[in-house]
Amino acid sequence: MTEPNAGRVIAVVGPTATGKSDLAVAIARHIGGEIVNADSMQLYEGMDIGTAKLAPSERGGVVHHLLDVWPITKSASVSEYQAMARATIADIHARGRVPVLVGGSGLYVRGALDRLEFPGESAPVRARLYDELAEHGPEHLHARLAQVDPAAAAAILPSNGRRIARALEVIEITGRPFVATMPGFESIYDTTYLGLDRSDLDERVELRVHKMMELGLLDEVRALLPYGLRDSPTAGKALGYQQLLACMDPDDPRGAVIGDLAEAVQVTIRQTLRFVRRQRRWFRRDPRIRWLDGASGDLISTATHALAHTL
RNA sequence: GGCCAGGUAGCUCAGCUGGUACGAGCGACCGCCUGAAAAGCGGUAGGUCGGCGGUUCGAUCCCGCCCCUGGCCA
Repeated sequence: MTEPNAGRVIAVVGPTATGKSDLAVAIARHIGGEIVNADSMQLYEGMDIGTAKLAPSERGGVVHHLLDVWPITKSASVSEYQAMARATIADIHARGRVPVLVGGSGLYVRGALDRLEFPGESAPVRARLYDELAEHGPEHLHARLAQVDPAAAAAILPSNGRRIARALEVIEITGRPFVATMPGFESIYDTTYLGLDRSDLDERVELRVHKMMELGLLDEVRALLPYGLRDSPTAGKALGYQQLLACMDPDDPRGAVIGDLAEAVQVTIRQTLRFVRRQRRWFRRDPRIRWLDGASGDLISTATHALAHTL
């Protein structure tokens, strides 16, 4: 490795509910590592049950970084996450330990580890573009994008208002074209990617959502109400939270349930299954990932063997 | 047992009182994704129109019988 900050990193990725967190802890204990969270929703403080965040008692004595670092009112930002993740990784390396990055948020994983730089942002510019988007529709902005940046326009569908607005925002504040295609799979670290999946995931997701309800997800949502969960730009859209919010009385600060709770649970299960498929599609494109069967009895030894081979 | 409504894509339903199902939403599958990514956008595949028979040049839409579902009356 020729990078000045090159160093070993283990990444544990894959769809939700496969057991990534536990595997990461096992790996960290085995190699003397520290965990770095790469789950966009576990970054939020107070969202514990619904994000399946490992409780301190479940962390096996391993140091965990980047959990509970954002208030739920904060709009998520990959670029801010990238900065935090890289600083954390550098710090762990400086202490002579191995960072174990765990999470199912594909873009966050790439943002932390891959050669990917996010251009700046401008809230006023974005606000103006969104106003324009609401008024004239995405095709109108797409036509403009086609004039200033034909390549970007060709890569972004005319119906995708959000990406078009983002592209125009970047062009406006940087004066340079918008890079609308993801770069190749190149990590800035000496990274080993382990992917975790399992064939019984559907049943597992269903059980897990019911389990979350038993553990008090509804109370967790209620507790976050006074902190602005309902109006939060990102946190309120998290799986489970979004559905429970939808069946609660928006005017009742205690969060009285007015809709069908059982229905909300079913929708959460369905949406989570869909999320699993989207995660699989995202991660399977990455040729660096070595896939492991989460249901395998000797998962941990398989994983540590895989790591030994890449040392 | 009688009456009414209904049986159309995996699910929920549209379908101009006969002329090749225009279907829609959701789901599934596939793809895209550079500061909201548990978000956003797109593409594709699914239908013997409950069954059998009849009328008709032709029936998802007309007639008869049968099966199933929901409701009402006995």
